[in-house]
Amino acid sequence: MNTEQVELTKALEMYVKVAYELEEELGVATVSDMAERLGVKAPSVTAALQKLDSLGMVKYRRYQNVKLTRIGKTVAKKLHVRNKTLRDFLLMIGVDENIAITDACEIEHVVNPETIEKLTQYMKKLEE
Amino acid sequence: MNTEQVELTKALEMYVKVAYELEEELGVATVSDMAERLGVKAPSVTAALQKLDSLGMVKYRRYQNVKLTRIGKTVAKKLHVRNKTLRDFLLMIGVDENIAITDACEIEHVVNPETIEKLTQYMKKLEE
DNA sequence: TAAGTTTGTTAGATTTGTCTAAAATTTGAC
DNA sequence: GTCAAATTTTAGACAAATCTAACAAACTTA
Repeated sequence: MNTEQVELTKALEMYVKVAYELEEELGVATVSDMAERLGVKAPSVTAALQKLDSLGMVKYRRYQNVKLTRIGKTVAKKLHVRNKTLRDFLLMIGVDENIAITDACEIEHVVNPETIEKLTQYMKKLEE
Repeated sequence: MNTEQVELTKALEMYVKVAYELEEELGVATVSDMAERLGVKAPSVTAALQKLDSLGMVKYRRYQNVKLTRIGKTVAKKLHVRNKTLRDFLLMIGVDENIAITDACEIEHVVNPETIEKLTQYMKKLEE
């Protein structure tokens, strides 16, 4: 079961993540909400959604709401896990909350899965 | 004394860093050595050096060796400090060496200075 | 020192991600 | 149900970073 052989760019990963967050929070992800969250203009969102549709990450038809596919959701969840792990760690070592949030959001796209794994284990060990 | 108001892209930062490393290791940074280290072709290096020259990061004249400016060296050193801090931490929590190297190299371009600061303090505290 | 080799540059194309302006579609108020 | 407003899409431009192919300069060596 190949759940994800497609390699997304950092930018596209952000679109997937935000689409997921909006679906969770508001039930639906609109182009304008996505644009606002990402700090881009609407046409950028449209372009990204077209690309993500062609990659099988979302189901997208013009003028209609976005729906993440199973694979898209997997990607979004992976990013969320990474983000939480990184953010928790950064807060633990005393990084300011806003910086922890932005840094976690940057690092989540470039870090190796093994590193997240090891960081998780490390945090767990510290709790004992 | 404004040492660095210019914001370099991640790609340009890598060129500065590699130019510095080659200057340190071999005394001089050539286009072909830089290309090899960065895994790009020579024309990409030429283009980057022209850009970096216009930004005051290197002194570059066609067909001649590159020389980092004072500001360029400052940028390179900043990256080295970040890289070492990150790499040491990743190795400490048990990340495989090759992954630690590549992850540190990615993270160094996106992380906030305060985070590096806090990570340094954290590592120091652990030593006690 | 002239020829051939190596190294570096220029020219031009491609991809990604963004923008603005204008057109299309949908929504909602009457 | 129509029309104005809001939303979304399309079209077209631009910047960054890369590539290949072709050209130019510098080096080497006989």
